[in-house]
Amino acid sequence: MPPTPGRRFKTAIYEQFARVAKALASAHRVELVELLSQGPRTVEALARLADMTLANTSAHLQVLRGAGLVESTRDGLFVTYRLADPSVADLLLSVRRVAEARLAEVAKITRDFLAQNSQLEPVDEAALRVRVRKGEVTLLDVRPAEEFVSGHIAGALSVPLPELARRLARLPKRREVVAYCRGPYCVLAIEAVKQLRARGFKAVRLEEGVLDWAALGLPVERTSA
Amino acid sequence: MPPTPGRRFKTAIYEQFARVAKALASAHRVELVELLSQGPRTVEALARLADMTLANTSAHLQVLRGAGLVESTRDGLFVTYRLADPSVADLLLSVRRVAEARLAEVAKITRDFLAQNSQLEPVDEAALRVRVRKGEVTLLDVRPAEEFVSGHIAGALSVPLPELARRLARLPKRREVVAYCRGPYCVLAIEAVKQLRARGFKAVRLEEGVLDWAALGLPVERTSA
DNA sequence: TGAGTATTCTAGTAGTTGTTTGAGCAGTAG
DNA sequence: CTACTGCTCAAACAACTACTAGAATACTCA
Repeated sequence: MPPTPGRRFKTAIYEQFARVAKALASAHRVELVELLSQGPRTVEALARLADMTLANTSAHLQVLRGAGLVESTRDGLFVTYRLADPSVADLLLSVRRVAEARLAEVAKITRDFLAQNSQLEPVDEAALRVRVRKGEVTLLDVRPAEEFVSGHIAGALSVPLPELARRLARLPKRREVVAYCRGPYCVLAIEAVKQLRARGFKAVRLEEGVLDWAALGLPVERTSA
Repeated sequence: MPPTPGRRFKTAIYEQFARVAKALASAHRVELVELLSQGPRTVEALARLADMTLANTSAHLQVLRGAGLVESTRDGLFVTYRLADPSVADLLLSVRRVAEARLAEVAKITRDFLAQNSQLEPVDEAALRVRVRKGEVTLLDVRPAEEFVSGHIAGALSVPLPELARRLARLPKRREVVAYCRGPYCVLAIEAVKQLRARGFKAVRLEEGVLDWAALGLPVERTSA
């Protein structure tokens, strides 16, 4: 191996890049980052949401912290983790785009799952914004309330999935309902649409989550209910 | 571990994402992707440019192909690899941004190296475009000619580094020279500026490479010399 | 056809990663 | 102080990854 000029420097830099990519090179860590991109969480909450043991979750979070993707602070008894930088959410989107563009498996898995749940209508974002503003459509954010607080699509109403049944009565029956959650691979909105339709609502699912919405440069709000 | 609704589906999707990230989880593969983002290359060329053995390069390229990041075609005796999709170049940029935002080491390595080569003036892109158009500045692309052909900054002149010495005589001495290469971590332009200054030119380095330039929405040309 | 070149495959070794288990530490409440 | 909760650490194992050297394959050209 005859060393080329600048080799030392190049290798050092590429190693740093690889370190970042390596942090996302495990399904569990991808899931943790996705959860954290919806808002800060304690270790315990993350372990529960991702169906992992506590110790394992903690270990993975430390790998992520080592690569600089997340930060943690201690709040009394709890340790809260959050994304270290908005660029991390962008990175996750980039990974998703490559996966979607290139991996036939992603398409297949999604198709199989959604076919089972018969849910395929796409929603046109431009039209949606106009209709939300005009009040022709009810836009539901069915994620947990905390995620809504830390950022939601402008004009959306927070109705966490577990509360949907109770709050159905107060929704206007004539207006079409559009439900969204964390993004194209999140199942909350799918379940919500199922329930709404069962009760006679006209309901569809918006594939995009808040991250996609923001990446498209569309209006996102914080804190309000 | 009590399985949560949709767990099967989630795990399947996150595994696909992780597969993409894993492909970039090695310094060698990052370097290969970076080289390929400048244009298609044969296995031999990649091995030489990255200072790797042929067999090892081939093995890494197959990992990349398995993850869907690159494609290969056989041209007679040679096998040419190329990026499978423009989203792959975006992914590399995202990784770089996270690394820059979060890893102190990247900053330090860059600083150390550039300090040694005393080269720190930043170039204002907006001003640069105007000055290139007015002919106040000579913009040099010092990468190999093939990379120039497969995409370069509008208005640039192709002068591969090895030919610079020979072509110095024909460059206008009064006009300031701006040199660029593959991006902030590429060393070709640094070397070019060094040579130019030694011969009495006023020369600076543009940190951005063609990828950055395109990502900023600035004009990129193909094929012409 | 055979010689020659570019690439891939195979086998083997050294090192790294993910997971579980149980112990340990930090902070809170009584 | 003690008991408790939330998290991290250490050890140990199986599974996986990177690399090298040499053999095998896939072409081209004379």
